[in-house]
Amino acid sequence: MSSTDQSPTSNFIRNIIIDDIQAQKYKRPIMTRFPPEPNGYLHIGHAKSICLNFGLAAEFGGVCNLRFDDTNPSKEEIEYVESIQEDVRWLGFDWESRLYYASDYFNRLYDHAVQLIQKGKAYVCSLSADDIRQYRGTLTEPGKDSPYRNRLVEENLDLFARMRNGDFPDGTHVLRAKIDMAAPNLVMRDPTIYRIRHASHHRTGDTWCIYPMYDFTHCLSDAIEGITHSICTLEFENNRSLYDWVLDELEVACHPQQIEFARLNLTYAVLSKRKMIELVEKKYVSGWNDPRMPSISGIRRRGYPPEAIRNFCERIGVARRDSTVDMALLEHCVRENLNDRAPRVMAVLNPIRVVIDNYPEGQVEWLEAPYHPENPQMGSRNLPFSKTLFIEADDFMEDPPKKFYRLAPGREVRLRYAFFIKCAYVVKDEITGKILELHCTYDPETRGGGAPDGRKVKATLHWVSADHAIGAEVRLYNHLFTRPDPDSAKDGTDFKEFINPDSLIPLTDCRLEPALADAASGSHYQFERLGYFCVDTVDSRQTAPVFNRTVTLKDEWAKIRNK
RNA sequence: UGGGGCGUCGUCAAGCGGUAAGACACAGGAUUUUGGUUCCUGCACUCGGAGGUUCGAAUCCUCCCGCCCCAGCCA
Repeated sequence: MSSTDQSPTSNFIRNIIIDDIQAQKYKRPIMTRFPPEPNGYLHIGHAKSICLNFGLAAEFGGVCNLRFDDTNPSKEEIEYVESIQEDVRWLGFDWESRLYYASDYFNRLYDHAVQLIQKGKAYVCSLSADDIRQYRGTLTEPGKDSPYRNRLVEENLDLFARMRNGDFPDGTHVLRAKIDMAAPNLVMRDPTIYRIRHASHHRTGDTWCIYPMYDFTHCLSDAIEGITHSICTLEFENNRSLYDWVLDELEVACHPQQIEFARLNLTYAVLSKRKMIELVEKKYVSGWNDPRMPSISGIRRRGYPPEAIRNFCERIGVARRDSTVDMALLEHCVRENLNDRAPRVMAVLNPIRVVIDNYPEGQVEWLEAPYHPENPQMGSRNLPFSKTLFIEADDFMEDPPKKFYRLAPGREVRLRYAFFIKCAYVVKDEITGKILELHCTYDPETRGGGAPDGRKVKATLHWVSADHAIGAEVRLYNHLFTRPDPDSAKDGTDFKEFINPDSLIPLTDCRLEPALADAASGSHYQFERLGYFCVDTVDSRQTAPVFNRTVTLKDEWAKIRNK
């Protein structure tokens, strides 16, 4: 019943792994890792990486580690390590006992740094940060050697030990790899590999006051864990030379292969950590888990199922070219999944009162309605039908255009699983002209929705019984931005200028069929003819339900109407 | 005017010298008690451009054009 995952299409990383396995490059199963820095929440772009790393490992009988790249105590927090684990688990992946932290390797990393010094391949540089930048040169001019570049090994060893001992304040010294100040690749111009930071680390506390840099830590962590394929995004391509240099200089058990792929971009969204933080901090959204955010916690709360995300990640492919995936594909994956599993139910979002003039006052009859017409196994519930109902305001037009075939004066339509009704007349407010209620007649012969005489109606409407419906708030979500590329206005307009004023439309006067009274937190439903909705996990209460619109149904009428 | 990457349908993306998969989107049509679903059909004589090699090129070579990344003691 659940949507089957797409059969994997070829991609260059999978091909590399297949070749490596065929060539018997490794005497053991392949091993990958997902290495987030715990300095923020995960988003859909991370999901691509997670699915890739865990997915490839599973596909080829290997394993994938979860490793926190926690080498910068001033930016990282325990809150993030917890949310990241929750998100990865929610996506459906299991690192079993392989939860690692780069900080677990601080001792070994320190030893490796000492080895580099002993080999004459690293030195303590006492230039200021500013001077280091000056000495680095530019894209077109070579850098020049630091005056500290030729310090003796013994002096370097002593200084580095004292750095570790806390003898120096922040910023006074760094440890640098001695490579080549004239290298055309800036990364190789004697990169800093250790800096002094008198800061408390979320795991090691105050044990250390020097912390290794990414380029030194990451490759060694990969080697320590025995990673075979170290998959990262394109912006690390320049760093690969350094990744390889460190592992070549040091005695390590293995030398993983770094492979870069293009990060995910999505239309109508912004996926950079910096911009997402700005949206949260400046209150453009309610938080990291605002259903409009592309964060994992946001899309979870929005109601996107993990299976849909995984399917999406498989479908977008993996390549090396910069690309922007159409949000419509993500939404398609969500609909495809929810179409199979979501029970159908009726909810009127913008109610308009309908009085059935020929229906007996006070009478109620209960009509059986399946939860999923294509899947009878999902069962059914009974709907109360009575003299006063609500239908959707959009389903009635007093003066309908050509292609509109819902309710209008004199016209007959079907109420789903109930009766045919015909609109007799409209009652309006004498002053404002606003429609107050519709008066209709029903045909008792059409009970259940079928006409014994075989006559047809052009439309079937959803409805609820006024006396039995329960009130609810429904939050309609739309794209957070009005433009597919909020990030890259050619005139440099700030992305926040493109925030969609209609990205959240809260409706507080919605009426739900009574079966929804005990909808579980987070559960998914299709509100017939409207879209997929879920019970909000944060604000919904038994006495005051709140539903989020996950995604609309495809809407042919909306297309016609907009022409 | 340093180095490293990348350019195949509107958007993703296979293809790796033998004559352009697939998906989304879009446009028609059928079925339908959701203008939903499902089902058909259409949608790149052409692969950034120009030359060249070859019986044969998106795939190899040359030149050109465009876009992305790198000057954190961030990752």
